[in-house]
Amino acid sequence: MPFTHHNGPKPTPAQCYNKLNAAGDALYVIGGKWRLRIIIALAEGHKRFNEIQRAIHGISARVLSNELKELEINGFLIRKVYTDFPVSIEYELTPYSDTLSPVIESLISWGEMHRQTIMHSEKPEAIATPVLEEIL
Amino acid sequence: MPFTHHNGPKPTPAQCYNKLNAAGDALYVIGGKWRLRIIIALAEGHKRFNEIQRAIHGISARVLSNELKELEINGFLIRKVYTDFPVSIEYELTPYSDTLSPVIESLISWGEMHRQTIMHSEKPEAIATPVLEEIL
DNA sequence: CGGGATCCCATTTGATACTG
DNA sequence: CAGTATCAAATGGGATCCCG
Repeated sequence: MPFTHHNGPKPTPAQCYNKLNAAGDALYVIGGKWRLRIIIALAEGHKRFNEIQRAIHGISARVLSNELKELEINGFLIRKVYTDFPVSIEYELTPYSDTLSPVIESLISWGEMHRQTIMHSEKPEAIATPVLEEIL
Repeated sequence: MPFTHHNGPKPTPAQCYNKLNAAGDALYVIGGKWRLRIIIALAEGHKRFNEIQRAIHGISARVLSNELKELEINGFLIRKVYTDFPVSIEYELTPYSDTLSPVIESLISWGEMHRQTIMHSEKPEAIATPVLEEIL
C-alpha cells in the first residue's frame, strides 16, 4: 500500500493512528541526530571509539559515549573488550541492527536524491544542509 | 546492495563516507522529533492546524508552528488559506513529499516489527517507548 | 481558530580538563 | 586510547497572554 494520498488509496484515520504510533516507536529508538549515523558508520565493520568519532563529523566524545550506551542497551551493537596489550575496545553491530537495513537504505537513497534535487534548484543555499554547505 | 556486513559485501570506507553524507542530508531535513510524524499525519489528507496538533500526541502549538514553517520552506507541504467565512487554513502534502514514501513505509514497518519484538521479550519495560508504555 | 510574542525553566551540549 | 567530571552556554520547549 502506498503511503500518501497522492498515489494510492487514502488511509483511514485508524490506520493513520497506528502508523503514527509505529513511526513514533521507531523514531524514539533510532531517532535523534546521531544514532542512525553511528549505525551507518559501523556498518562497514567494527570500529573503536575514536574511529567512530572521526567518522562522524561533529560529535563530541561525551555525546558519542552516551549514544553508544543507549544503542547497546537497545541491542543494536555490542561493546567488545580485547584484553590483549594494549587493551582495545571495539564496537560492532548486532544481527538485530540488520533489521534496520530497509530504513537506512531508503534514507540514504532519499538523501542522495534530495541532494541532486536541491543542487539543481535555483536557490540551493536556501535549503542546504550542513553537509551540502561544504560543497556549495 | 545490502547494508551491513552481516548479509552482504562489506562497503568500502569511501562508500561509507558517502552514505554517511547522504544520511546526514536526509536526517537534517526530515530528522528531529516531529517532522516525519507531521508528514505521516498529513498523509491521510489535508488537515487544519488544530487537527494536526490533536493527531500528534504531545506537540505544542509553538513547536508545531515552527515545524510547519520549516516543512513548507523545504517543499514538503503547502499552506492553503480558504477565504470563506470563517477563514480556514489547511496544510497538505506536496507531490515532493511522496518521495519520502519508501523512507516512511520502512520506518513504519520497522516500528511495528520492533514493537512485537520487545513486547515478546523478557523485559519489555527496559526498552519500552512512550507509546508502548501506554500499553504495558 | 491559527497562530505570534514573551517569559522562564529544564535539558542538552560543547569545551576543557582529567583519569585508568 | 577510552572514556568521565565539571562547568558554562545554548537550545528546546512549556505556559501564558495576546491578537486578527
